[in-house]
Amino acid sequence: MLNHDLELRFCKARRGAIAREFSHLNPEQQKAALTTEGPLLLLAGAGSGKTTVLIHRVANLMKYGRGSDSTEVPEWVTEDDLTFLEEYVRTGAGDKARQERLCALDPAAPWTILAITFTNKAAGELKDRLARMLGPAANDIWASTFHSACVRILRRDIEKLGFASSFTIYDTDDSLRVVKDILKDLGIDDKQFPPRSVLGYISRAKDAMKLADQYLAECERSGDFRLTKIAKIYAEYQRRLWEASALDFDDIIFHTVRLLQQFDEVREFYQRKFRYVLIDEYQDTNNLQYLLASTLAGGYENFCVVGDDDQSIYRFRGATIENILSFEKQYKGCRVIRLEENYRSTKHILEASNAVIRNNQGRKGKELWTKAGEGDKLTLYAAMNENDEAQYVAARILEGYSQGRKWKDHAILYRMNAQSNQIENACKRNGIPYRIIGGTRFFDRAEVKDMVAYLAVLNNPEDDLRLTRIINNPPRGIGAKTIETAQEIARREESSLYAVIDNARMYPELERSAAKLAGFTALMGELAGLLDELPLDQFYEELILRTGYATMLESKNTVEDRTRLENVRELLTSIHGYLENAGEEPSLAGFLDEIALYTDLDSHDPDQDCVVMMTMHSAKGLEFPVVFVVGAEEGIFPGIRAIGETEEMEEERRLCYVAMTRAKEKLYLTCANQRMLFGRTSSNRPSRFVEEIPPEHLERLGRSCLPNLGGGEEGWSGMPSRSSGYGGYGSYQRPTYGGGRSAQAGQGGSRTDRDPRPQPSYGGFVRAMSGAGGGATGSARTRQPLASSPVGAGAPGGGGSLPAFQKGDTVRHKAFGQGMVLSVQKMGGDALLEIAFDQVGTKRLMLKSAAAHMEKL
DNA sequence: CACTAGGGTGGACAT
DNA sequence: CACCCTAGTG
Repeated sequence: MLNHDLELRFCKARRGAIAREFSHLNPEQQKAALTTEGPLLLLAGAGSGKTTVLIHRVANLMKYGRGSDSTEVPEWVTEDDLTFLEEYVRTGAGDKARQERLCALDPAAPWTILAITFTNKAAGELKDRLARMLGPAANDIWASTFHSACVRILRRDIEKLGFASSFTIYDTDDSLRVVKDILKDLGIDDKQFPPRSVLGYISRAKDAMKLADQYLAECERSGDFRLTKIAKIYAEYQRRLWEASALDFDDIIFHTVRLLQQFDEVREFYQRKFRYVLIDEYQDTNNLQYLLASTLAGGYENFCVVGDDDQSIYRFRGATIENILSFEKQYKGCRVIRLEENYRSTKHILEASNAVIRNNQGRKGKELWTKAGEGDKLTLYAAMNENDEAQYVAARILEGYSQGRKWKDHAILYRMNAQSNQIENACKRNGIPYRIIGGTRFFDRAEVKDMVAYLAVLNNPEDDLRLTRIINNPPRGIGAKTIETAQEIARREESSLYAVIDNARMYPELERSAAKLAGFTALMGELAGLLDELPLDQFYEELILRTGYATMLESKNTVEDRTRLENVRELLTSIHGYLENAGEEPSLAGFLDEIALYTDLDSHDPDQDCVVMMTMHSAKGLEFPVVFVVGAEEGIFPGIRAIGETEEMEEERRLCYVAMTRAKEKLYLTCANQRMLFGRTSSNRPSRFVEEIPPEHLERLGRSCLPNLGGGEEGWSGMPSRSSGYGGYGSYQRPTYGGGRSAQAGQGGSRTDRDPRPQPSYGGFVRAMSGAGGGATGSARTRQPLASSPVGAGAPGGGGSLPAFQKGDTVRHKAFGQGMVLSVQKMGGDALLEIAFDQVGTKRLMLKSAAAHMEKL
């Protein structure tokens, strides 16, 4: 028992002793790790070691509980203990076990800690790092995304809200489909009410916690015709989801919040359970997510949020900066800690980024600083067109590679997925191994969605949407008319579509198709039987066969259908991945949950040596030594929609800030004088963001500013520029599902569009890449450069020996005719040839790709 | 009534 | 490029 003064001294010493364990952190980081009680706002700038802090904070909670942040002193503490601890703080010497015993005050059990992130990948990373630091106990920490945490809560208790606990999750495409169907059924013009925008209204209504009828009432009161119509669509949308036992992404959180608000026992259960609640990327939360988090934290109010207002880039999704800007108001007396030292980037990069973001109003205001050196200036390359731009990026990567960098040290960031195509082609041409993250996801492919739809209907027969997707796919002679009549009956009888077609003979209207419908339900019944008997993977193989899906694809036997079949089979890999990772009892429902919430980014495997291409949005939270930000033009970035809209513009600027601060050592920005996108050519000025970078940090380069070097009018583009279509979100192939949270699982299977087999390669790296990990689980979207096949032909032996072309050689090219080699310039494992053709003028070609079409005379 | 082929059109960012 | 709608045939 100590007196008051001694108690104070004890607390100080206890904190000091604990702090010793975190002495490798800077003072602010330490403070963040040691502040455990009450609401805490952690403003963490880009690259300020935020994740490290989070991990140490959790470690502290589990080891010392409230020890570092409490004025409470256990009764059994003696003066001798105090002396010991003060001595320990001074010297770090002494009985470690005694120190730990003295410092610990209610250590937190792992399952009382809830840490929420935005992506599965971030959650997985958090778990991995915690497991490394804390051992297996870390597995019991609830580290997950908003959505998976909610699904977990809902599966337990959603029946209280009237939903079946086997509910289905609809993705954005599914939601869109439902809205389109509604517009059609209600005879509403989809030009006046674009489905996407309607979904936006619905989403915002849910974010404001408004149920359909309430929203409708409000809209009617306002007298706004348009809004009233939208509200009616919302009501119908919700009705259909209800009928189908389906939840969309917003519902997952919306219903969880409702559940917690309406049922005291559920809320109290979780409020008692979670002693500590942490939210990462707080600037990206919307109102619902805020409500959810603050409700869950409502028991102990040990609510720690981490974020950076300058990195808020999901306003379009309902994220509100207000959440972070007003956290202090909502939690009176909350503590605020700022992390402003950047450990990631060089001075040039950091100061340029600061200069850009400084143009935004309405920020909390912070300046990152670094002890790092100046580094290289940023480079702006003004290209002639998108091909020139892509070629420039490829050339810089080859240069970097030849100077000893890894491919994976390079990242290419763009505003829209559609921009990836030209860059992709340039990588193919130059033999650069690359990987595209995002874009058309594996689970978005039609054939994969079809198979998932079968599984979904088996899991939940009320899922009308998925049912209509597969009922006549493969064709079974059940047409639109039959489905429509059956749907009318279902509505009339207030039963599900499946129930109607299952009893088709009872309805005279369906008499003609009854036999066909019975055939379908017999198939489904048979499959449902198999599902009980077989393990999931074997069942799936049966599914492919018995539905006739495989036969359908095989019979057509076109290239596309072969790839489709591959994709259908590839889903089996995902199932295996799930079976291996699913802890307790794997189930169809569990598998469907996991893939519904799975994103492409989650499969990004940093160990694979590939250049990474992705949108700036996807890049958040990642870092790379060399970063290319392409398409830095007015109208592209900032996008056309943002020009003239202050708020939108600020969001674009924050996006720019995020993109720039991904770079550790070298940052390139590129723009093109002319660009073809979606088949149209446009001419844009360089982005205003580039102009906001002070000249002392920026070096400007550009062919358009230099004398005409090559002579060729089209810049460097030796390749016919329309060879493979522009728009499009990437014709792409076989990504796979890496399986759950183990980001380190061996990922390998890399394939090309045309040929699913591993291709012969000219350099060791591609082979190494495709062979890594046995290709068992496969990586999301690894591609081998297509160039490998032509080069294989052109370079006998396939090794490093390049076909020999020298300055002065006369050559004949299949497309360009006869010409003379003007120069040969080595670049990475390739070389750039400058050739003066008799007919078409001077062209620059990459040796490896040109070799296949060219012979020496 | 089911199915296929052909033409027109409209496209961010993502859980 | 992927979608939706239309026209025409089995």
